[in-house]
Amino acid sequence: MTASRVFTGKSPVATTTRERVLTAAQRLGYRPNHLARSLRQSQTRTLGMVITAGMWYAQAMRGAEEIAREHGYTFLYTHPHNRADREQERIETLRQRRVDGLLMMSGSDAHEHGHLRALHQEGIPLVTINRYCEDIGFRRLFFDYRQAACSVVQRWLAAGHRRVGFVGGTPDHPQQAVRERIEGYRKALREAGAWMPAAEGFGGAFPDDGEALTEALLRRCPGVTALLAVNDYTAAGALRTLRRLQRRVPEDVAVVGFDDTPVAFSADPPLSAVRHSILESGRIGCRWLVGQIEPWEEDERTRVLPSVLVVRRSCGLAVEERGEQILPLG
Amino acid sequence: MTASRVFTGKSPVATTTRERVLTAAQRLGYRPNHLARSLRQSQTRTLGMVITAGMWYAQAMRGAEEIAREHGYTFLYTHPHNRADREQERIETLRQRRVDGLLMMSGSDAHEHGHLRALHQEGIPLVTINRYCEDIGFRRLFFDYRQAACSVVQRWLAAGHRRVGFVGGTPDHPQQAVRERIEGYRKALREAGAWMPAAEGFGGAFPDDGEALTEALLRRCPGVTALLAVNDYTAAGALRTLRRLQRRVPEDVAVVGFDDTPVAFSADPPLSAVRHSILESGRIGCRWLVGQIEPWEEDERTRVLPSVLVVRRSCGLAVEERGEQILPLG
DNA sequence: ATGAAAGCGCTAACAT
DNA sequence: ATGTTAGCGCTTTCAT
Repeated sequence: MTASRVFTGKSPVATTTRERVLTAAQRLGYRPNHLARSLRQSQTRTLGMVITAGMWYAQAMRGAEEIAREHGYTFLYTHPHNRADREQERIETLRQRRVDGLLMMSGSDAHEHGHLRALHQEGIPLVTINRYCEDIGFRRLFFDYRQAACSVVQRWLAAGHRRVGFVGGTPDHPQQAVRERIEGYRKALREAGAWMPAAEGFGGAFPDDGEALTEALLRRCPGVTALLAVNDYTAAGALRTLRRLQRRVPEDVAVVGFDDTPVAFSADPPLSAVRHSILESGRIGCRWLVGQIEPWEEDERTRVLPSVLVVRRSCGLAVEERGEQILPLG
Repeated sequence: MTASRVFTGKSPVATTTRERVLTAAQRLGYRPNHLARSLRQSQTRTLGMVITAGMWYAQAMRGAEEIAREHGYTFLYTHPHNRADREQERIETLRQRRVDGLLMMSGSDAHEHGHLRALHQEGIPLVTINRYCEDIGFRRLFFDYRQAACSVVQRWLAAGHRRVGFVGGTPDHPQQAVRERIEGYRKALREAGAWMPAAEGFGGAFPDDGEALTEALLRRCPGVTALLAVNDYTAAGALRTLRRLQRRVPEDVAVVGFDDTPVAFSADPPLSAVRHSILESGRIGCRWLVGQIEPWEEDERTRVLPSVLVVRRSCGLAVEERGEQILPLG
């Protein structure tokens, strides 16, 4: 039937015919079968999303899905897996369903990328978010943890702080996200000059860790007046210790966390924290994916998304007493 | 070709033939086309997931996807929408892709359910999680907020508390989740007897609200020795006020939050909180869905999932000093 | 502007 | 145990 023409709207159809078709469709409860269309066109307008469903990436999922919908795409979802072969299986499921492309977002601790290289070489459009592999050819998005940590410390130095500490994580942590935060901190110190020794407390990254690490750090380096934590949880632990030691925040010790989870605005005092462009990463990632499937001029292949500092009471950099203030971390 | 038999494995194939087929497939880089199979069988082994990507439901997504994978199903994901007609559109997209069933999980503030009734009447397998609509016929999962709130208060009463308060939310809040928590609190007081007057502070449900509401409540009812909050954020705000007023937690005032987000274990002192069976809801929801598609005996249609109390320092019910302890809220 | 024919890749049913 | 035929619902191409 040339009812197809009516629904695709590509070729011209007489108005009267169109109406006849539409009313008939209505009456019969007709619904276009996307499967048949996909089979014929070998184009499914379906994308694969391999992403950890969790607090962290939820915003990215939303962003990606929103952009996909705008372009007429829908996502097939699967959870990632640490072991590359298991992940491979899941991707295979998606490929049997003939996804047009793949958006992958795993923790920054993924180390095997061989199967991604294979995917790319087979010509599958592929975009990764926060995946630390070399430039194999597919498009990648990153968050600028290093720059963010560095900028926060620099702001403190500019505000007159002379001893800035870091708590949580370890320099050899499996997650690059953690390592970069430490590197950024150290970079700022290095650039400040030799007069500024590091004051580091490494270990876990949960509130109890933050509590213990901060206590030990302050014993070793009593002169610390500002403390950057590897994440909000660690920072919340630091706040506990500071309170117990009767150090005021931010007057005696300023504190900044990382990630700006709900922990930050719930803390006492409200915790200033570095916030990343998570929603944006999903949007851009999906846009890039669509751009690889449909004709598009853009050829950018790697992008590092900026983070900002959400200033609340804890950091001693606030302009206003209440509320939040966003500072760029260029 | 009867290569199909090799891959489906249903009918018997000679071992030599199987091997010939498999090696040929290997050589040609053959990958079964799930679309064609779906088209032929009019069964896609694909399910629709309409769910808010966010901290709250992430665990449910994981649970659902895990069960789906075990049964050979994959999820198409779409974000829900408050307006029923917009949501309808998104569901229509999924239906054109011929999903075998639909798992829906929205906030408890969805009020229009007409399109769900239509779906069910068309025979679409459908399971909702946390959606407060009457029993139309499809399967529904709920969390037992009312019972949980009631049980926490009862435990306090049993422990000797004589004035238990509630902060956050309003009795006419659009989210039934909020209303149920308040109802549970009131139920416990009612059952305790007339000697136990309510001590309620209603309003918002963020840390700043918790802070203000708690201060006002303690002024009105100074005798309150235990405080249940509508969620963790509000509870965190309550902790701020209690500290400022120099009331010790839990010695002077015990506090319990709701939802057991990371805010709870990050608080000072660590916040005891009601935790719901989110992961389990996703698993059961998906299992039910599959059960409607494939032959299954089970005919349970509505289930209320239990919550537990995660006991940390803040609530005065702890047996051990450190760590977490799980108490059932039957 | 419309219709007819063929085929996307698979599987159910029926031969052999 | 294997091959043959037909058709799932659509779009592409070619004819009218």
